[in-house]
Amino acid sequence: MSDNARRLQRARTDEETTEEETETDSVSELTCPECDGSLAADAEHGETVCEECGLVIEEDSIDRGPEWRAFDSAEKDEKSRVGAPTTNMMHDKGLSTNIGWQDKDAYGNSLSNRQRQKMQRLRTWNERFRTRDSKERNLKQALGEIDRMASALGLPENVRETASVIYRRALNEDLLPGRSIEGVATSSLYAAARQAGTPRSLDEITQVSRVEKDEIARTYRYVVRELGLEVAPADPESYVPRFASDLDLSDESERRARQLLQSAKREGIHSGKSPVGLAAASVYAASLLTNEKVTQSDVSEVANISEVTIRNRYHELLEAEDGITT
DNA sequence: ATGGTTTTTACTGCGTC
DNA sequence: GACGCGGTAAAAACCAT
Repeated sequence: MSDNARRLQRARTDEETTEEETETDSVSELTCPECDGSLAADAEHGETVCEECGLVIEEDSIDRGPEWRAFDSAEKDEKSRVGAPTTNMMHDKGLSTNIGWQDKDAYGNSLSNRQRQKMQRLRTWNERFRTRDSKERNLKQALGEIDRMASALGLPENVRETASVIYRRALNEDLLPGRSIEGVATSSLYAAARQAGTPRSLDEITQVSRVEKDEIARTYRYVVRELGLEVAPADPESYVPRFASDLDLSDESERRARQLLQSAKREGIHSGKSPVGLAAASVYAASLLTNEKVTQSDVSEVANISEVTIRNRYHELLEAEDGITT
């Protein structure tokens, strides 16, 4: 959202300044097509959702605003700048020099023989410096790997960025020796996906990685510990939208599923249980409540969880729900 | 390595279409 | 009889110590 839009928004809501001042910003005067609730941008998950019914209007939204804050116009000019954004997804952040291969000068004229030889030498050296040590080459390979897996899993750009950053840190802290590049790259992606609130289960990750599950888990724990990464336990709710859409369930069911999970949280049912199982159970239970038939085996399939677990969890979920309403 | 907890596997019985 | 569902016991996996 641009600064102007934000100011307009502020001005519009000035009268009723008591409007909720939460961490989510109102997007606009647009309302939810389902229930006319107001929409809110959830920057953390990159989603635009309805506050009333939880309908996700837009996923993977992009913040195109500046990453800095300016407190007056002078400062704004000061900080404003142009140029391609640097990206952690290129091994040198796209900042290195590249010497063109054509022996032409800036006007397109051919170079003299002498100049040509000089440029050739420069190219050689530049290339040597650019991918100088093993670290750089290492990084190049790992980032390619991260990119490949991320697209296979349908993870958005920001997750790849985060994964790249994590990998870079691991590299700088000398965590790599004794561990495979692939393993660390996979772990970085796993951690990044979880941090971004779009978690993928270890099983899903394993399917696209070239590394064994055990090694990923081991490396992941190691990386998290060494880097002091803060990865909260996966929130069951973050699995719900994916499961619901895989099963072609209505938004209504999805909303019910979220509700169930929230009451479960209040009752403290969820601690210690696998988040995926909880999410799967909530989706199943919601489908019952809204009379949209999905079988337990259907859910267990898309969630990669056993039917027994779904049964156990969904009983608990319903009990928790009852406990609250009564 | 160990013990406690959770999940999975395998199997059985019940009701419905 | 096939299917969906519920329950159980034992095995396997997981986790902290």
